[in-house]
Amino acid sequence: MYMSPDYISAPQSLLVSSFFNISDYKKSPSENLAPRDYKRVYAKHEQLFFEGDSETHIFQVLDGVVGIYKILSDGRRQIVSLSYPGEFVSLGQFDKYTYNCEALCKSCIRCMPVSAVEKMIKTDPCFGWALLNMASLELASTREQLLTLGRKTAPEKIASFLLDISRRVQVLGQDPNRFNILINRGDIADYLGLTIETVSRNFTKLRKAEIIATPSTSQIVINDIERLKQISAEEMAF
Amino acid sequence: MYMSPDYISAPQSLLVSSFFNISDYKKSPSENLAPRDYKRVYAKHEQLFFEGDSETHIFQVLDGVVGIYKILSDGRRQIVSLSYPGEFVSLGQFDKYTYNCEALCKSCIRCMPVSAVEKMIKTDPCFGWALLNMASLELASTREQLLTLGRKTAPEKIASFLLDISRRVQVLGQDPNRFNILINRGDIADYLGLTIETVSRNFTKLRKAEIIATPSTSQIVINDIERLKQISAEEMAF
DNA sequence: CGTGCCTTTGATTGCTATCAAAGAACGTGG
DNA sequence: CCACGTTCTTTGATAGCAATCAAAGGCACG
Repeated sequence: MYMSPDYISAPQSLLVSSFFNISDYKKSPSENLAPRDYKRVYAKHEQLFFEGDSETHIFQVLDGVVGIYKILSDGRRQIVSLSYPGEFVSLGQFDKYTYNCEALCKSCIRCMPVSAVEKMIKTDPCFGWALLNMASLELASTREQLLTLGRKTAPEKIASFLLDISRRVQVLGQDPNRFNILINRGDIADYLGLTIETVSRNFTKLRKAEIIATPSTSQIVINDIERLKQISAEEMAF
Repeated sequence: MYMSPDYISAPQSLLVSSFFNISDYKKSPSENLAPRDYKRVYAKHEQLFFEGDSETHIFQVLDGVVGIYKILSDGRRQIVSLSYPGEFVSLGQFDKYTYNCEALCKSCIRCMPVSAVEKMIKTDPCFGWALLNMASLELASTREQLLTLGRKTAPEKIASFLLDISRRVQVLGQDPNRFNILINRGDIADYLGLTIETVSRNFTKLRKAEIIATPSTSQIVINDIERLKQISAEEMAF
């Protein structure tokens, strides 16, 4: 599981494909970026960067999960973004990091120096355009999460979370009804603005209703995705 | 109050200045954008666009307040972004709008056709760079809001909101301790993930503690900004 | 095979939503 | 300019959901 997949041949998320389309456009994909790219395995709880660090790299998760988070002075934590394999971290920050970031499980990460990215943006308008689209997708999913945190109940949050991960897994070409969430209850709680106990109770409720099964604590099998969607409180369709 | 200020000479927010810096760089600021710009006054509750509309314009608030929101099928509403004077709306969406947007009070709006913006991005790498920075600022403030919605209590949310508006007003060169929030309790509730009653009760509490005064319901005077900051549950400083 | 961490479950508390109604502000038309 | 109706805000009483407190059970790792 913790082997580094080949990121070029891996199934590509939306973000990945928009990124690489631009490389294709240049017809020299590796010229600016590849020479100084490297891959690194981060241990669980290892930090990729802290708030206030000057930005040296942008990251792509190859395997594992990375979380961006903020902490209040009394220790309350909110994870503002989860990055699953194929997804990028810390795009659109080209000065100082303004968040903390850690590997939520043992993770293999591709690290790209920011200087190369900056150079490409300044010389290739289409590259900047692609990055803008990626930032805009990130903004959209963050706003979606705002709706979840602001207006959904605990059971709705859990159902929305499972559907969210299911969709990300599907983009990678894997089974959307059987996946490993890779992170523990505490991290889910901090992503959804709940406590560990509430997360656990709602997993139990879904399990007892046979909507999901959990062969192990982080392995999820969705038995009834329609009921999961009902529970998740979908958005108004105009 | 509802007169259109001259947006060129108006005090500029961060967003505005990064936008216009690029215009300066081109040395022909109005060539691409200005001819088809127009200003329009929107009535309270008038919609700028709906989810699914194809994107025709980006907007800059000149006077008033504009809110981007999402609605669940049972009517629960979450405002994901508020735009005060000088701020832009709907940046980083260049296909379909993915949210609904309405004027939360009578507002004067500058409307810019998207085609002109797209043209500039494709021909001028630095323009795309500026837009990316703006999108990144929007992302940062959305993540800040995620922390507020996920982890703060009602009193902390209200205090954070008042400080947020105070800072925006200060950017415009106005008194940060005396301003008009322009929106009603219901809109604040939908921005903070609370109910109208809870918002009202917490305004009352701040008023009774003499931390703020409210000459009228939407006029705020901050008497003790330090205590307001304490109540707002500031972030951990690393 | 024990130790520690994570998860689950139970009991209780407390915060915010909900329900209800009075009071204030605003806009409109007489 | 005032009277009236509407909308918004405030306040009170109660209910309910999720947090907190507490402890047992399960799993992984050394």
